[in-house]
Amino acid sequence: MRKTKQRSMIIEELMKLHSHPSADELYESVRKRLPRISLGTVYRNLEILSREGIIHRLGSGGSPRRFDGTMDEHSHIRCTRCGRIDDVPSGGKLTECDKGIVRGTGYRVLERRVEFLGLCPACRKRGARG
Amino acid sequence: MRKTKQRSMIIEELMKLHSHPSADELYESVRKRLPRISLGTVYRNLEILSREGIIHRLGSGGSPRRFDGTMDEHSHIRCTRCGRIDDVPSGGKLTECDKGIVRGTGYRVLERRVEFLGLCPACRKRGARG
DNA sequence: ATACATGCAAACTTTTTGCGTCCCC
DNA sequence: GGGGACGCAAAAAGTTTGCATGTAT
Repeated sequence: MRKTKQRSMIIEELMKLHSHPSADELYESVRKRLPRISLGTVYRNLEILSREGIIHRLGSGGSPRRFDGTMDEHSHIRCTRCGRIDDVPSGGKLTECDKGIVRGTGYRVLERRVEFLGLCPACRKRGARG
Repeated sequence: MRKTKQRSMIIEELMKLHSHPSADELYESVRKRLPRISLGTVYRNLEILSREGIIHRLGSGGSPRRFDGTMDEHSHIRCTRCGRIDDVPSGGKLTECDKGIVRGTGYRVLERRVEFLGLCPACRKRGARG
């Protein structure tokens, strides 16, 4: 991965901003210091950087949003390679430990969602890389 | 909320499908039994049903995807009303309990992500509704 | 009867991509 | 010098919305 002015600036701004910005918000922010940067470059870099584990992309991976017909208490497990999503029992109930973690945020916490990430059986068989 | 053929069918198919389908996949599935249903209706209903707590929308709430510049172990807490996202310390490490939960899925689990949902301080002040 | 829901299509938003040029290694 | 990265702009993908009509209550 090559070190460019744009890439460095994107990382720098994202580290500085604690607002968990969207691609577009980050673009506007970087643009103040690098007016000729393009939105495409921001997207391309966010993609690369999250693939390399340098930044986090929030929310469940795949592009189209997904839905789940049951409100049973359960978590999800998602394959980082192929995007497959499965159910895992348990997860939603707030433990005493969670309450401790969350205390001090000022939020009224109603729910906890857990998502596990990893490789699904099929992708495991296909080896660690590609 | 009125009970219509389309709405019932959407719920029914979503309950039956365990693939956590996207809106479009669900549309294709429902269309086999209700050929004249429109994609717009599917979207409208998914919106209503998840707002009413009948189904779950996976992934972090807001429409544009958000990013986080740090890979430190931490969780997120999101306001279900205004969409604000804050950091919460701790969260990512896989506990023994998690390992138990995940055993049997066949996945190689690399990471755990936790997202708390609730009302942020500002929204709490503005009351439970509106 | 009437308010809510639908179908259709257009508009909008967000993300990806092709292409020619640039510049980091 | 060469291959990855960039800017630009167009296209694709996903979602929302206005409007006329249909229908559950």
